[in-house]
Amino acid sequence: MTETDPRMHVRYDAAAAEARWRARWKEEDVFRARIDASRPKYYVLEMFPYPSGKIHIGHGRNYVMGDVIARYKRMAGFNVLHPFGWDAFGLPAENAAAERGVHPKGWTYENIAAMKEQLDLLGLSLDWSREFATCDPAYYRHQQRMFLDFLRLGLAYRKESAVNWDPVDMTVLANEQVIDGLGWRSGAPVEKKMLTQWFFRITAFADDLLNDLKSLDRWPDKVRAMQANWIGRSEGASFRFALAASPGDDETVEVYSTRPDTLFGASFIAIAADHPLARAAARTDPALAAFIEQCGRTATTEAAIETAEKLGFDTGLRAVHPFDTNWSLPVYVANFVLMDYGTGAIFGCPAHDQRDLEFARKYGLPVKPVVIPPGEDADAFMIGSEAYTGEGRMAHSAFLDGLDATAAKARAIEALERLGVGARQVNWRLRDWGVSRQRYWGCPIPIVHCDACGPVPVPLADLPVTLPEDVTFDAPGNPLDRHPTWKHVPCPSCGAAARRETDTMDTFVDSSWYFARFCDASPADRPTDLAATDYWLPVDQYIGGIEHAILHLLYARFFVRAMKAAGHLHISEPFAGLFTQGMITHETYRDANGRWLSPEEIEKRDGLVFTRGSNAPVTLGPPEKMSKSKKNVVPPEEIAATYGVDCARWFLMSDSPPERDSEWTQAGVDGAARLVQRIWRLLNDALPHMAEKGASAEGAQGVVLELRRIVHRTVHELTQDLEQFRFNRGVARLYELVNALGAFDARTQGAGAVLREAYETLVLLVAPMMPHLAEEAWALLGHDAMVVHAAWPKALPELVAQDTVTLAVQINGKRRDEIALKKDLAAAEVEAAVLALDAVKRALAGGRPKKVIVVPNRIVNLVV
RNA sequence: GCCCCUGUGGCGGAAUGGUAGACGCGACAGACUCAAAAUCUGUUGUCCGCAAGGGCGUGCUGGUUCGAGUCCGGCCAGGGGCACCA
Repeated sequence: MTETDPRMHVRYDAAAAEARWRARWKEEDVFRARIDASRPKYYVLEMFPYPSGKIHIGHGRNYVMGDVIARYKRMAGFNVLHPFGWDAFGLPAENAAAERGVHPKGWTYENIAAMKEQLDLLGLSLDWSREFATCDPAYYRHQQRMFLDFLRLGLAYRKESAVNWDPVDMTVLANEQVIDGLGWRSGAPVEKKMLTQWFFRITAFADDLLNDLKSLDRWPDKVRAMQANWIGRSEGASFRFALAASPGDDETVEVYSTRPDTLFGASFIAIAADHPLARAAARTDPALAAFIEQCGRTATTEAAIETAEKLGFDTGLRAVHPFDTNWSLPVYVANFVLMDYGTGAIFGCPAHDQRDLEFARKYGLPVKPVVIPPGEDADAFMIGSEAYTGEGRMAHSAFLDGLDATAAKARAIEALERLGVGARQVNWRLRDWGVSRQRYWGCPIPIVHCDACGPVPVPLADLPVTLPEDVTFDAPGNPLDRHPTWKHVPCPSCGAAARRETDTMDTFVDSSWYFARFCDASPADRPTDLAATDYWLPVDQYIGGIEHAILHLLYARFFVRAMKAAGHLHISEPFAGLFTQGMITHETYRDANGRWLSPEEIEKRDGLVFTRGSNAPVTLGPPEKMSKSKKNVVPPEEIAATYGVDCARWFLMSDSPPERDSEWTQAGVDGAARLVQRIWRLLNDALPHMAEKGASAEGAQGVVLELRRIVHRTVHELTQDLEQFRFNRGVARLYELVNALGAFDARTQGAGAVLREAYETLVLLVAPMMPHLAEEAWALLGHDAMVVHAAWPKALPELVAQDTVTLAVQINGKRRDEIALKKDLAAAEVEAAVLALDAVKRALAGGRPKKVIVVPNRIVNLVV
């Protein structure tokens, strides 16, 4: 070691510096947001977490991404709101209670405390003063009030609906608790059971929810497409077939179809297994009853039904064709028709629907083409194993013959209307939102059931209806339901003995309005402070996982509309910008016995993997989502204590496009750690050569000017990258700047002012991603005020613009040479310069090019 | 089955229809060192060639274009979503 090599002395102590700066941010309360009408606001929100226990560094990606945006926007002059809270009701707390005898409340709040401590290490610029958990009565009391508002507005109602019932545990199961049709604890076959439950009328806003997707131009197209499909608007007709004879009260069967134009190609009617007509027919037909029971047992997911064999059962009934009373069709019960959708009955047109075709072939039903592809003869056209779903002319269809599908559809609907048997109808796939859950750890539904008065709202003055704490989880079923006293209350209306509603709300309700409460979490008498929500909402940037693309986001969109109707908000769309980030994966390890091993339990030597400190071989698995069960998790506290959290933040932003999955690797962390030290070292080396703070960098020449250009170009490009969520590209730009600084000799004559500008700019640019290092460096550069209060640098356009450009020279589209020219040169001058090149002369061999394409400042292509 | 997304070096990935492989990781070589670590410098798609240079290259296959990783058609592979969407 020599005294003259300063690199030996400077080493950035991340762990110490980070703790110091976090303490100072906290002390000075710098992240507390306040309404300030004089500044543009910016509301950044990451989807709040369920407090399940501990977080790992994979969770950090989401929060760091939001934090980078929050810190950048703050420096760019925005008044930033960046709050945090807890989605604290839910099933895992009850599972923990049942398995380990801990109370859901205690378990939840302990988890919150542990996770908060871990999150703090990440150096997030959060305003903790607005924190709440959705299980706080101070939060859910307002949710109960809004439930009553919705009830008053007709947006909440009760109806019968099926649940998964475990006949052994005598309890309702969530979908995830049903495994292969069996209850997860009891193993008993799950039954369908009808219960009267509460629903939110989300379908009242179906049109709005679909149409307004167009306005969400800062949402991923993918998410908008998923929501549009989910809402599923279809246009068609609803109409009745008369029954030739009926086993029940119905004399007709009503079907819904989007293709009434193909009605002359109909060959059967199919009804759902739980259609009233099916039930009626089954009363006298035991075989049909058995078939219906069998249908009830098959899984109800779309994928399962779609791939399952299409089965039908002929009821023996006949339905009369509305356009030809001499024509009747068989009525089948089919396992692919759902009672929930449309009318629960369809007509099958095998020639033009693949599923109907397979059904018809199976049961020997006629296949009659009525849409003839262009160029085909109407009488000769036959359907083989593929239904024809394309365009064409109608044939064999009486008054529809010769029309195209659109015209035929309109004409068929007119005819149905004239006959008085049906009408045009818009149908939605979207169904109302069932919010009742037969669970303890959720927001109680504020209703009292009275034998005389029916369901009666709990008076506002009596809210919140709080959960009793003396509950047990040793028996199956809902602890609220079997609590000795809690549910017994007088009717608020007549005073007679009555019972509380013991269902609690779906936890998706809790997460449907928390972002509004964050605007001001203090009012005790109302859900929102309108002055605060008017200022802060909508959320400018919402960040979370793609798994919430449909339900959570759709429910929140419904909820703000309902809240608006109730006077609690003035907006209709909660999230102006949405970003869905990918997961963090990590490779997995298993020992010879197949036991999962954590990253700390293994070591790599010579390209092989062993358990740490031994020669026991380890099987290396592919990178998978970090999860406790596979032990491939990295705790944030470990990174914070060793490399410093800035290093982790940097790595999380650096490797992959943020919307894609990204693998956490030791090599990647090492690379990030090297950069942290490199910046620190370069800064320390350059410091003695820098000009004073505020020195003008104007008038630089030569290599110094070149460096300055790079600095300003980096500002320009990184700013764009951050605006567009291209963190990985921004990181690459910063590496380029650091590389340029590393290659620059700090002793260069007259470089002092540019050096200062360059390093100050670098520090400001890395600040959103590495906020602690930036503070430490900023202080070293002689600043008393913190970087969090500093302004984002501005690029000077004249330094961003290039005055010379390199054009590629192509001959017949192949690159043959390149040429450096002044920017924006006239095409003729460019052509002349290019024609003078040796490579071009050689290629032309004295001739003239047939064509010359000059793309300004880009490329010249000669066609010879 | 339906809807959506993604296929680029050894790896993660760059690239408004205009020089494919920026930047990082890894690897190799060198400098410094007694040695190592750290750091620095250089090389690194592939094939032919001493070199200059050239051929081939973005899952496959057609097409549009002066020019295609990028646009269009048809395949193949991987991933995600799904509540028979009538």
